[in-house]
Amino acid sequence: MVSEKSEMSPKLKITVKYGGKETESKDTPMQQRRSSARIQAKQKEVEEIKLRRIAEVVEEKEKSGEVVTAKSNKRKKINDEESVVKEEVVSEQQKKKKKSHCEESLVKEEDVSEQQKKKKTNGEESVVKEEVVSEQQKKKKKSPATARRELMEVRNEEITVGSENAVGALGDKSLTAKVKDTIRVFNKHYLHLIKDEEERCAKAKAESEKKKKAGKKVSKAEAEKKKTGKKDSAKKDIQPNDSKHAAKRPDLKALTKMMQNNEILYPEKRIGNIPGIEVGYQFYSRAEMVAVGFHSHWLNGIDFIGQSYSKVYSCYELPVAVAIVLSGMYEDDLDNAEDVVYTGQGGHNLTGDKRQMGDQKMERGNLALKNCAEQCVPVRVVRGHESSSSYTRKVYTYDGLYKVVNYWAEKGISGFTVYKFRLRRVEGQPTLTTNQVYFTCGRVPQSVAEIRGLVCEDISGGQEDVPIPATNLVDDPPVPPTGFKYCKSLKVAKSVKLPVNAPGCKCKGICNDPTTCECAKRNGSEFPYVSKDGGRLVEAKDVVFECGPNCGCDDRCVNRTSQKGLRYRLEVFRTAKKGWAVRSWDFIPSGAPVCEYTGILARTEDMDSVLENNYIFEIDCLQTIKGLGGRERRSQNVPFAVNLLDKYDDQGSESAPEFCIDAGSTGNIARFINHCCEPNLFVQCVLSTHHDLRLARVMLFAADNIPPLQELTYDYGYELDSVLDSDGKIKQMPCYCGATGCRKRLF
DNA sequence: TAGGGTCAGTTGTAT
DNA sequence: ACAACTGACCCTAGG
Repeated sequence: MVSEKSEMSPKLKITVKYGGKETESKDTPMQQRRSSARIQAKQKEVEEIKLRRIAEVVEEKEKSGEVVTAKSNKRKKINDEESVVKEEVVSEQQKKKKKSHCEESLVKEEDVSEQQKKKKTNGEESVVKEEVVSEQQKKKKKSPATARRELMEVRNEEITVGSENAVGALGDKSLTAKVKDTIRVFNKHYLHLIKDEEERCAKAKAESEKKKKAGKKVSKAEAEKKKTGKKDSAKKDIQPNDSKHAAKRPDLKALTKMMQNNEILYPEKRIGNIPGIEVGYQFYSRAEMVAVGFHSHWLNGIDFIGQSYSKVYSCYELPVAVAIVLSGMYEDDLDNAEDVVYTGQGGHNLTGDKRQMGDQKMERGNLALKNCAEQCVPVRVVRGHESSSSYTRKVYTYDGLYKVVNYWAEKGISGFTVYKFRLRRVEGQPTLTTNQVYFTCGRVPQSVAEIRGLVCEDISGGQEDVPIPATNLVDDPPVPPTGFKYCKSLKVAKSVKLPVNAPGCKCKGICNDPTTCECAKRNGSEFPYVSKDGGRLVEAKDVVFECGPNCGCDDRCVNRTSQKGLRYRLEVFRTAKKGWAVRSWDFIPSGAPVCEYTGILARTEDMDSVLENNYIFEIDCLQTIKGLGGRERRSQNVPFAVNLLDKYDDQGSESAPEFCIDAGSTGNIARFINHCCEPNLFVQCVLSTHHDLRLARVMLFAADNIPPLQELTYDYGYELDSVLDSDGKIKQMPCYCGATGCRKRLF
């Protein structure tokens, strides 16, 4: 955490605004900590809602008797709040519906007019009716492209003037945040589909094994065939051999889903820069480019505006290219950063030896580039690079706008005619450094000897499987992080008794059937993780139930993902303004576990007597589920967790977290991770050895694909103006996270 | 590491 | 409506 907090405000006692008023009734001065401020702010909100809704007389009583409030009243609180949230959701949905409805109606109108035309020529009513039905059916299946084209034909004028309409859905966030959110949506779909795919493979495997065992009888095999046909009902997949082939392109399916849900950030093609994508931006797959609307195809090198857009782009001779990808796949390519010779498309063998196998023609993308040259239309250029990372084979960097200077046809290396396009970078754009272009190579140290400013070879002192070096290029003389004891796992204070009574599942080896695994059932009859890349969390949840010591499965089980220790080469480094910080030398894919937040598990009330301590993490899992605490609502399909809630109702534990983790004197790498207003990690509560939500383990997961050397951060979640010092004045802490959407203050 | 199957939207042409 | 096109991705086999 932010270490200079203590440097800036030595031993300052802090009171916190509580429930909209100061905590005189709760007169113990509360110290600042991660989440209580949020919870209190939320309560303030709840209180206000209540004020609006409940009669004022009742309110007066409640104000005075907050602590003694009956159970029913508390429930009311939550219900009120829930209903508000629900209302909000509904109205948003309505908005969306409205929007899509408008669009649909446009299409419908067109359909109708078309039908009318047909009616005129046909005259036969029955035929027309049939056509109407079939057309409607087809409309459902209509490809997004067709729909888009139809849409554009109707409102072409709007689109040429204001192409921002697609952006509206995400509100007034910063442009880069919109891009980030879109990629997150893509990753979410992607991981969900990978999970589906893994489940399908496991099923197919299990069934083929069954088949092998019972292979004697032919009739049995036939029965199974029927079974598979019924169960998966999918048109083509599920042949017994399919268990081997998991290559169902979840990335492409994720794109399809996004198109269906209208989640593509910029669904309309545009010439020039894409808002929120700066020069140097890194994509981790071709599919990401499609998700944003940067390049509308995952395979084509040249993205161009074709004849179908003639009404919208009447000022241009079409087709014109808008974006190209240099992947170095063509044998004739020459790539010198500022000056590029790009080989046109066509005559290329995609499979096999990947060489030219025919003449190229001046059509499609080639023609589009030619038109760009003649009409001075700039083209976005993306360069693909092999990545040393084991998780992404390729990284694509946006290199900026290029002009097509000239073009010619020549006999290529294989003897076939190929078109060549010379592209030159438009001036006035940020310069490209080799480091930007080849992002991972060289900069990440490969051994201890290469590390600059090394002050400690391993702050974990050998506890972690992967050593954690510390570097300091800021202080003179450079000092290592001190004043704490490294501890890989959670320690429990004397006053706390950690239960170990979690009932386990009866699976053997690796849990893979979510319908029979007891632990999976608790997660809503699904596994929260995919096994790809050693385990990735599909989506943030209220709480994750992992397999534990009482389970029949072993360490390889995917539902123990957070128990496997550090995976990535992390480094603690000194910053100028933010104290210590953490970054990874390895690429971290979204959903991957980064580390646990360890320290001493203690009672919150015991911590109130301790002076300033900036390393306290309150376990607010219970509050999160109940909707308190200002946490964003999470995936709600965890009925088991909701059942668990009843247990705590009598204990009045919803007002503030009962337990916390104190990493002040003892902790792990997590205590060095800084706050950021637009973070790349998120907090996830996990249960494995017991099912007490108040004592859940706290894990940090990657929210995005995180490139090497990017600082790791999560949202501390303070509500502004919620922290007061001992004089009752609002205490402020500036935020140095540097995010575009930074709130400028930590609290 | 090479090879090969599969993925699915976009485009232009043929109904 | 349909076929053609496409500078990707991932698994598997074989050295």
